[in-house]
Amino acid sequence: MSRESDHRTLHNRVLAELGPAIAAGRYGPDHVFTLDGLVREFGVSRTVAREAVRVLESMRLVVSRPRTGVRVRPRSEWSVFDPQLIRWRLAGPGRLEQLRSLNGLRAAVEPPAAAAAARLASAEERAALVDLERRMAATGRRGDLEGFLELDIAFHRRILELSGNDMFAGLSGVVAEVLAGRTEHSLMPPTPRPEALCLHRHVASAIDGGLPQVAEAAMRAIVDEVVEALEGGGGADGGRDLGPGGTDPGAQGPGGPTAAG
Amino acid sequence: MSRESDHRTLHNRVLAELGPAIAAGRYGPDHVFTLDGLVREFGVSRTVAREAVRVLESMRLVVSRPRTGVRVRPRSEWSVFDPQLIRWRLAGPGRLEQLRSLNGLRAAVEPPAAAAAARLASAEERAALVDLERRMAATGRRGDLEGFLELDIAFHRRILELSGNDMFAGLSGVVAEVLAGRTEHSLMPPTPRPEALCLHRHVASAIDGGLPQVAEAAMRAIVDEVVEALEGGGGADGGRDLGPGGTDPGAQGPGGPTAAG
DNA sequence: CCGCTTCAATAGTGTTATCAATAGGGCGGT
DNA sequence: ACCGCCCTATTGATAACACTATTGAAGCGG
Repeated sequence: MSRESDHRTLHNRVLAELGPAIAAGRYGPDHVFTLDGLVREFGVSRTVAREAVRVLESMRLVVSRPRTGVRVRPRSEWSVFDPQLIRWRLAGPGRLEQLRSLNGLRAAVEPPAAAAAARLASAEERAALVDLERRMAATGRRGDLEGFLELDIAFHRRILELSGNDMFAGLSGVVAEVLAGRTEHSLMPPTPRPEALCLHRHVASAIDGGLPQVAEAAMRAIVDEVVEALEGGGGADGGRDLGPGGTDPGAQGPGGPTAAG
Repeated sequence: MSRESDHRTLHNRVLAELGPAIAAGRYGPDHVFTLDGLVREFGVSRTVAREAVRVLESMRLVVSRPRTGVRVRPRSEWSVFDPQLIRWRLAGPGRLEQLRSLNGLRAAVEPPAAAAAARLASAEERAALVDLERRMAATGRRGDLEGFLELDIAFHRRILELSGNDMFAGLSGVVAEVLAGRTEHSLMPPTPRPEALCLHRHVASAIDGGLPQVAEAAMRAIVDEVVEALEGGGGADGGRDLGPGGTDPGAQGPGGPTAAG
């Protein structure tokens, strides 16, 4: 599912090892690499190593200075919105923490985005959104989780795009990553909850009807549900999937896999 | 004030020309550069040109492929959260549009961040925040705009940091950019409005008192005021392009420079 | 004994030359 | 008209070298 960054070029392959390692905190902060060390470790030319460092530098993961070498910066200075860095963190031990942060961001942004969409979307766009929601609900009820995920992502992305705010739209990739990550790690019930589907329909029809406040409230309900599932359900983490007492999908107590993003 | 990105290295100097040009839409989308073209145009070696391209590629401004060259991607695919790209856009003709987007983002994020800070901050952190606010207000009343700006930035940054959310904290640089950009372009009144100062005090004391909802509401009042000033007052823009029907900066109707975000 | 200056070792920075690999477009065949 | 092959433009990668900034320590003087 999650397409890893082009392993076609060599410097990207170096990045694919170095980036996650740094993002996971295996080196840091103030750990120092030397270019020659990277050259030897990865068996690549100096040029390639330098290109990789340039990219890491542009994400503010490292600084490169003469005589000093390539120094890892403290986490607080990283460009945490860089999609690549987000993916690296989602792939590593910081996954749960990263998911929490991202959901907090979603909770903040998506409701206002839905409100803005309700104000700005054109007639065709509203119709298309409603149609999208319908297909999503149908797919969900059919139990086609993969298809549902795809449409769910499309739904949220479309709303962010319709908000008319570049920055909101720029988060659509992040949202996709979160949603995909959730199903990928079995945090989803086998079939989306009817309540969640219902809320999505409310969002769609509120935007269709030009009701910003309703759209905002409905979207807030959706994202808050997810946040609660993640915060309350507790860090069922450790490794990759549900932790101690991984609840049987059938018996969903309070905090079981519940949301449908 | 706005520290330009290290012009120490050569590839950064290339970036400093190429990046803003692309961000401004001077080449766009599907425009194709050739590496040799860049080498000739900037008088640098192939290595340096490639490093610059690598960075642009990591921001998703371009894709580089054999035989094809370096192709500019459509704006919708850019990493709009990249701090460097934000600065480039703020420096160019898209400045007003960019400011609007960023303010929308602030309006979405800062209130929840304030709420979270009210829940999570430690006793010392609360005290420090209150103190910070006091100094800010004093500086503002004294009419020291530059000092006020600095403390205002520090105030908002601190709250984002105290939210306990990496992503929120990651926006502090962006917020700083917006606030700095505002005074830099004379969108600020000569002395901060008392109402704005009062709201800041409310935020600080609500966080200090552990009242998330109050903190959220007060912060919302602050950012909404700014948003209204920007949307309503229209771009009293010192830059190159006001939109069609750009209002005369002298005649500040409802929504002249008013806020103190 | 402390502090300033000087110097040299040590990285990254930048250049050039050269070869390999890829992919787009044209050419020819069917 | 369509398909597939080949040609070549352009990026990808390597190597070897000269340049430069930084820093830490030696040396000098107060």
